[in-house]
Amino acid sequence: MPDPDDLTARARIRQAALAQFADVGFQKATIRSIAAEAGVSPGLLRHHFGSKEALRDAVDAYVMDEIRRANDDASSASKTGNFASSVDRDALRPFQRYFARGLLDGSPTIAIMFDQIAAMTTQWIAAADETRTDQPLTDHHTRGALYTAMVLGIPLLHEHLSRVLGVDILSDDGDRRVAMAMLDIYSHVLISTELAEQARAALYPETP
Amino acid sequence: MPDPDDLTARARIRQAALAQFADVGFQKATIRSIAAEAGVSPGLLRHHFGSKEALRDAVDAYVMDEIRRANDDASSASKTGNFASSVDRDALRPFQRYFARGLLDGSPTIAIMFDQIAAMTTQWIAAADETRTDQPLTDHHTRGALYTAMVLGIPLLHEHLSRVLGVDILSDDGDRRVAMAMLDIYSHVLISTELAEQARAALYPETP
DNA sequence: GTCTATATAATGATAGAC
DNA sequence: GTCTATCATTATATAGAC
Repeated sequence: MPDPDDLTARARIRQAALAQFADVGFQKATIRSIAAEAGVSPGLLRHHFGSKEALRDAVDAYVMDEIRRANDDASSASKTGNFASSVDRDALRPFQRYFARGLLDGSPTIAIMFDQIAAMTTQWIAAADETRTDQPLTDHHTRGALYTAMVLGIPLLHEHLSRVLGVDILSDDGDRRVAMAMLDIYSHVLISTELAEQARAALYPETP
Repeated sequence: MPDPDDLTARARIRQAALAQFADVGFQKATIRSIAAEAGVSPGLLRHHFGSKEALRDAVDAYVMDEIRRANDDASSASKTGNFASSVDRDALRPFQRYFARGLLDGSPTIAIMFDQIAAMTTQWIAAADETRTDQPLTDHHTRGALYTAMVLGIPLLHEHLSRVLGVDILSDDGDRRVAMAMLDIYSHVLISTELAEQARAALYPETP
């Protein structure tokens, strides 16, 4: 990302809003605090964006564009993994937290994107099911949505993860450690199918 | 949970705060809205709890107590799964969202609890590693923390999950469907170890 | 214990000068 | 384009009557 001094005031405001919405959420980020971080007056923020809600819409549109662009750039690349690993992790990292926060702050634009990511994950799981011999306990749809929410839990709780792990998971080192652990998690089971069947029978006694 | 009419005003305020903090977060929940939901005046809320921050502390303590109690009650029960499945799911369900939200709203009490749950999950993963023949890509610690964050992503994004799945995942039916999908996810891999190794080599070329 | 009324501070929105 | 000054609203906090 370019030197803040090189950006127009409008762009600096957008960047500051992006950072604060991601960091503390829409409610807690105030027009004044955003303007202060951007080095401008609250009046100028209003001049450029009109209202706090309109500012959020502008940042949403910007982030969605950037995510889509990073996605397109990498779409022809390796097909090794899912959404999270097939696209350029580094390009998306700055937007992960913003995106995840937006899901909790009630941004309509971002809610739509969640559905799209869940659909992509569902397709990916459907493909993985091809190599399975046993019958899945639920359809692709349910597991796709759940996996999407689970993966998004990581940027959402990055603060606590970083504290527990003793490394900023948004840094290069931390992100690599997370990526490595995700590969291990994706490629290994935690419980045996027998144990899962036992638990299933306990939860759902009717269907043997 | 008992009829709201049977509760003291203090308890009704606590319940209303619990619900609103979980639903809309600490910032967006106002003293007025909480008092209104509890059917009392804002003044009475202050009389009982002193400040909004003190109210949060009180609700935190209450929730932590309830979670611990449910945990203890089930600790002697089946050892089939992890934290999420070994304790009484039904007993914890009302507190899941509150707990997850608190992690984003900066509640210190809840941050400590996250560490404890991560530690429990780490132990659980360490046990699962006993049956593994290959070398894990990361230590128990990293995977335990990640799994904890991932599982908490589900109550955090319950609104979006419910929309995508077409069922309220906090209802009995929805929760059962989620539990079933989790069992499947826990007991099946998404990518082969070969694919994971390929991706690892791409990310970490130095270590063969 | 419970309420009404009010003080104080913070926030989003606005107007107008440069 | 950018700022300062100000308004209107809303939030928390407080005081005191019943």
